[in-house]
Amino acid sequence: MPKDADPRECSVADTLDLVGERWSLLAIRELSYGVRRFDQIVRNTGASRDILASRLRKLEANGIVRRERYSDHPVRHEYYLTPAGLELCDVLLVLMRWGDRHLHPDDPPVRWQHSCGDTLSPMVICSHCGNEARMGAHSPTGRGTRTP
Amino acid sequence: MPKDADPRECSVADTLDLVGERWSLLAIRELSYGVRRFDQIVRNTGASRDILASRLRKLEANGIVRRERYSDHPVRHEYYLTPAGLELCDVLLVLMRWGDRHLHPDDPPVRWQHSCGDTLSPMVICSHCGNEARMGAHSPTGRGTRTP
DNA sequence: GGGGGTGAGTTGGAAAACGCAACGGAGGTG
DNA sequence: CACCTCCGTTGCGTTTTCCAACTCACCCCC
Repeated sequence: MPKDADPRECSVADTLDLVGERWSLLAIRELSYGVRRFDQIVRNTGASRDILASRLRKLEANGIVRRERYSDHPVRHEYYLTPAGLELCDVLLVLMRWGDRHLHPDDPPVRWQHSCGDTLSPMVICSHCGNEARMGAHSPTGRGTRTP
Repeated sequence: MPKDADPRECSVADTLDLVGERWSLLAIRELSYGVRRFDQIVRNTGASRDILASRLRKLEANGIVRRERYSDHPVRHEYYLTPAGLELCDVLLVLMRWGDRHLHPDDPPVRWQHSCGDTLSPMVICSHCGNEARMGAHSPTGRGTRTP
């Protein structure tokens, strides 16, 4: 950190400290697809094995992933998302939507079918009024705010 | 990439290729706060100057950030989000919400006031039916899908 | 029991990314 | 003129990342 820095207090930064590395979110993506085994996550993401091992540890330490032993001798685990991890899938949906719109406008690589029958098209709203969140998001207040 | 890897085609991964590095999203956060100057972004994020310079270049090359010259001699720029960049703020909102809930349950560092008058509390819904997206998101289809 | 296969890591060394201080240069201020 | 600001860029050392290879320990089949 440069010594003249004075980083804003911010939940975005704090969340990125936990899941901001390249392979963490992709590992969570695999878990959300129902993949449970280390080797499969390696294959489906392209992460190297050592990095993935350390990312899964970190995610576990932070309550995002849970390991469950399905064999002793040798010790083997399956990986699951905790409830907190499941909530992170919202982030994945929004990232996916952005990529679908801006990088694959004609042919999204994956479509999710929502329970309503339509193809899921995620959107971020204000849960109080139901309108789009980005429009009309104004005036931040709190410790993380700066004057100019 | 390990040679036995077979990464899933995925808009999440493709989006992370553009903005997945630690400081990219925080730079976008600053731009969304209205910060325009290089030094301010350095201060508010804690990024080192060289990394930030290269991230801003990359974001500009990918149409997420626009530079506007406000002085020749010396050449100086202000940074703005493009429309595509603005859409990425949805990602920030969802990350913020997760951090607020799980890391700062009692005192979120920043609150945004939404145009509806309430404090913004972002939520991801299916834009077709209006219900929460995560619940009932089922059965992915498309090139990025795998059988087991 | 031996050979081949799988699954989940760990290790070691090379390559890349990162972080920081220091520098530059063009201007503005006292 | 001396000093300060703003926006980067350069050099260099440190930290991560990456990948292949190795290790265990089991499984199946012959």
